[in-house]
Amino acid sequence: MVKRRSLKGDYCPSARSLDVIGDWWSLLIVRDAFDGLTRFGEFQKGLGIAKNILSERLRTLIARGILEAVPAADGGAHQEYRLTAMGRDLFPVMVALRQWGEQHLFAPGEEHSKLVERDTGLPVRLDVRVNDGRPAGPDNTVILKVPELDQD
Amino acid sequence: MVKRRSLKGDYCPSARSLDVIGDWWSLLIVRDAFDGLTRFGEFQKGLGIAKNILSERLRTLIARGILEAVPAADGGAHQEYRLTAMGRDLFPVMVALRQWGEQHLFAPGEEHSKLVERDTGLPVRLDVRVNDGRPAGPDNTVILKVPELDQD
DNA sequence: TCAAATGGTTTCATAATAAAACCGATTCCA
DNA sequence: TGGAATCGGTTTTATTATGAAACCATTTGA
Repeated sequence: MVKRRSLKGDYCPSARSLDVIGDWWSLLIVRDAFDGLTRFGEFQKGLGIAKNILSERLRTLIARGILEAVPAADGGAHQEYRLTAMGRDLFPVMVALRQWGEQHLFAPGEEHSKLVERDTGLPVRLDVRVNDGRPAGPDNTVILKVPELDQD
Repeated sequence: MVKRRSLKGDYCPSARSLDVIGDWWSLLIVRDAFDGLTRFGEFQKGLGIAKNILSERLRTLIARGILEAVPAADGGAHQEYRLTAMGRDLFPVMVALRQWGEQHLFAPGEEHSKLVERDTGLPVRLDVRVNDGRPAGPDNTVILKVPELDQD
């Protein structure tokens, strides 16, 4: 593989995001963290990921500030992996992925897990809007590039 | 690697989504497609991706229904790679990634490209809401699992 | 107090990736 | 019109990332 190109210097925020969480496992780990999992074994069993890979992923997610390792809430000797504020801010990303999956990756009527408000059970939805509230989509928006660099 | 586990059968829509577009290059290609790129060479130069990899990724993105290859709009002999409706529906995912990157991956004041409404220049934003309009976040929502399977 | 589970690390085989060379078809340009 | 350069890939080869399994120290449980 020689070296996977880093997008760290890219001036497109999406590219930088993908540079940080764009690999195969990271977002799945984050999903499980949102779901309340905190322990090594829980992630490992739930995802069916090899332990060495999980170990390395947790390390880099911590290094990048998305997870933190805290010394066990229940007094146990193990540590817990928890989302940081930065990690919790990935919530809209997860919801967007979920929504797209629901739309396009399930047969009509096929069962799937749902995201709902805890107290009311009402479904949760996400949409893109212009600041004033009008809906935004690919057709009425553009990406404004950084002037000098002409890079996306 | 033996075989990378497929999440196709998973009952979590996020997992299925990641199964389809969760690899390193696919979303970057989609981003460029949103940005108006259509030709092999444009993607290749813009991303700095190896040609064989790009070739293979385009093939699978087409196979999965996210891109389609159409016979050149300007009469040229080449083909164009365009987003399908399913591909365009990834718009919220891209916006979510962009928004997270803006928040956390740029130094204060550091320049980056921006997504705005074409006609007005107004910034575009995305947020997660309960159906009745109230904001939703990790703290007031839960994932409702599929009953029998108890799988996420 | 012994056995099993937890939370990893190390080793090894293999698959995915990248770079470069190559190639036919098209486009540019003088 | 002829030749060179560009486009859109495919093939080959080298290297890296991944996954499985073995291993191990520490905790937990019976």
